[in-house]
Amino acid sequence: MSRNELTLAVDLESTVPVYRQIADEIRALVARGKLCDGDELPSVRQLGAMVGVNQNTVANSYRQLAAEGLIELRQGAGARVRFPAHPYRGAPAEGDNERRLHDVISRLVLSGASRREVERILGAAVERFFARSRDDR
Amino acid sequence: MSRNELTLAVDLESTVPVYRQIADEIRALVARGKLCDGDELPSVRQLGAMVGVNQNTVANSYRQLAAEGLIELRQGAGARVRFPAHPYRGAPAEGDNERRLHDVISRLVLSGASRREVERILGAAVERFFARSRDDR
DNA sequence: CCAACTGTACATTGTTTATGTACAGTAGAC
DNA sequence: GTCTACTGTACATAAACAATGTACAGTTGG
Repeated sequence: MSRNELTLAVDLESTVPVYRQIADEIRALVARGKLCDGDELPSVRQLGAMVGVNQNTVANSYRQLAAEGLIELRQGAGARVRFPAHPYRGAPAEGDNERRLHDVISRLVLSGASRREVERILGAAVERFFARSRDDR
Repeated sequence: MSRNELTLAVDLESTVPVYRQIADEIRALVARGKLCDGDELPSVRQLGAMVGVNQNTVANSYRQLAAEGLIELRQGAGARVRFPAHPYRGAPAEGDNERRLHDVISRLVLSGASRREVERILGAAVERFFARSRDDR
């Protein structure tokens, strides 16, 4: 995937801060293999212009991803992906996954979903995630 | 479940604001059937003291849950659960479910999980969620 | 009525998020 | 080499958010 093709779905109205949404989107692209080791990322200004936010907001996202070990930042020369074959130092808190999953499940159940339906919905999400993986580029 | 038995797992160090953690925990308790229609919630002061935060922080959580239609607030007389048989108006960002699921999956994949393993981990989370449901009170 | 409880409103504080501007490093053209 | 045009970065500012303390207002049972 060329650096200029990548499009990110960012919701400026969301309660999730934009800089975290950007980091999440890029992390997902790497996880799907859409962004591979050595790939150049758009400059903070380019991506900021695409999304409609300041360069420093994007820079903040990049810093977070760099802290996770997912990308490498080089002042003066862009940012590039560092994965795989580089230790993934993990996102914020590892134990948060269970909490976040249970939160999603709670909302589904309260919306009327049965256990069967919850399992189907989660399965479909996994399906969609991997359907967008590297194979179908 | 008596109003005094309920214990909430709140992490004061988390990046997730406390008032949202409290709302999430109570939402999960309702989803599990541990809190049922008509059940009284602890007072904002009681629960605040348990968790170690100000009453207004809890009040904020209660307001969020009330906005979802999950509880009813009565000034002067406590707060009570309103579910089921009341329309669940959903949490603020309802459409975020897919985004949040994909974010969890991304992190799992980057940590080295295969699709099989992702499916197993999500299945286990569902299993644990329903294992704590109303039946085993 | 009154005392002890309930949720709520409001001003204040500290933190977080996003911005604008200026700085510093790199790479290619010439 | 040295421009020039790009890169990420540092810092000060402003706005939004989260949590607090205090005071207020409604309810309930004595």
